[in-house]
Amino acid sequence: MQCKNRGRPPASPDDMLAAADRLFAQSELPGAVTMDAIALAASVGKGTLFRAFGSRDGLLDALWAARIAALRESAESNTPPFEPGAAPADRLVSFLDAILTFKIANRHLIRARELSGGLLQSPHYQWMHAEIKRCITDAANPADADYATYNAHALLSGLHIDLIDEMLMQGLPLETIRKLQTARARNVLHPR
Amino acid sequence: MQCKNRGRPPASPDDMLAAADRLFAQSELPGAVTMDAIALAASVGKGTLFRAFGSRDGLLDALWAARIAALRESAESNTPPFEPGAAPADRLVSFLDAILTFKIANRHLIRARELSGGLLQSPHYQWMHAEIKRCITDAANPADADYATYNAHALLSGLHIDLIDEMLMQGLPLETIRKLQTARARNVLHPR
DNA sequence: TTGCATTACGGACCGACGGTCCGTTAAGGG
DNA sequence: CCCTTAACGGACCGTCGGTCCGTAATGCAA
Repeated sequence: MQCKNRGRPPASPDDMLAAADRLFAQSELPGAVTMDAIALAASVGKGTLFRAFGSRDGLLDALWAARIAALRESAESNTPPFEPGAAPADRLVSFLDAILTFKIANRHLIRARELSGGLLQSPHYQWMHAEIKRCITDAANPADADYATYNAHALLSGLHIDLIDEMLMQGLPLETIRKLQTARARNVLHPR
Repeated sequence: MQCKNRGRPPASPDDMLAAADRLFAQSELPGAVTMDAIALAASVGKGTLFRAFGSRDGLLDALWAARIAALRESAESNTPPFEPGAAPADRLVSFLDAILTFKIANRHLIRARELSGGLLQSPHYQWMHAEIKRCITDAANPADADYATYNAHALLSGLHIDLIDEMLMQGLPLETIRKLQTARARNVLHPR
């Protein structure tokens, strides 16, 4: 027999995610949002929060999954420049652009996740890495597997949110970053 | 009137650093070394530890400073390939190689530092960035300031210890990483 | 040598945080 | 209407970085 949760105000998992989302968006420091604060904001007991998400990382993952769905959809859609027959270079550049835009839009949440470590093993990173690696392999110039693996990592490493923030703070315009990133991507596909 | 600390065994700041060093070298997880553990290992009260270094980050910085001195000396020496007249490309490649070797040798400590955040603002990062940027500017192909700034960051971002560990764990041989990094550096200096 | 001012020492203590546990409350079926 | 069942909330716990204070050792002066 399930609890029905019939009353209006009582909180659902989505309400908790929404509350957490709000708090992360407001907070400047990444680690400043505590589980107690989220529970309070969601008008929910701490136990309910942990029962729903298992741990802080679990909650972060749930938030992240919701955010990343759009990125993933557009990248896996068949609309240009992601359609199957598109030139690898265009796919790669568009994909990197999309990630850059996405990271900037979600910087607070991403910061909170990055300091819980182990991101390189996460399915999301592996997905991005695989996509980029495929673009490089498809272009197939001198591209052996090691070359593709290394440069996919290297391209992604330039997208760490701390680095992006730092460059923006140093006065590099976003458009310049985007342009230089694009140049770099094309250089990976057609070196020297 | 200073305390003389005449007895043999009583601990000095260097002893504390040595003890911390030992613990960090042994620990697999970066955050697993607690200040209490360091105090215990150094046969010192926790208060003495904090009085000497101010905070955990302070202690990490002190350890780091000791480690990085050698790297910095060799990079600022006038011995090849770092002598003033050397080709920028050789300087850059050697510098990146040195950093790679250094990071792998000191991985445990570096991991502990990386998760305390704000590394991009640290003097050590800024020094590395400046050195690399200078190499790029010296080569002066299309190299405007933004190009040099961006690519110096980008080259360094490929040297995050987590990324290096991940690539090694995926089976990329260190020599391959070194070779691909070199190719990338040369590509930055002479794009397309 | 003795007494005193000064200072460094150690570890008990504190507040914050992630995570757990259990008494309480509400749901739903007989 | 009552009794079984399960979700709920928040008191509680262990850990960790950091602080504070009683104590002991030091060096100087008489």
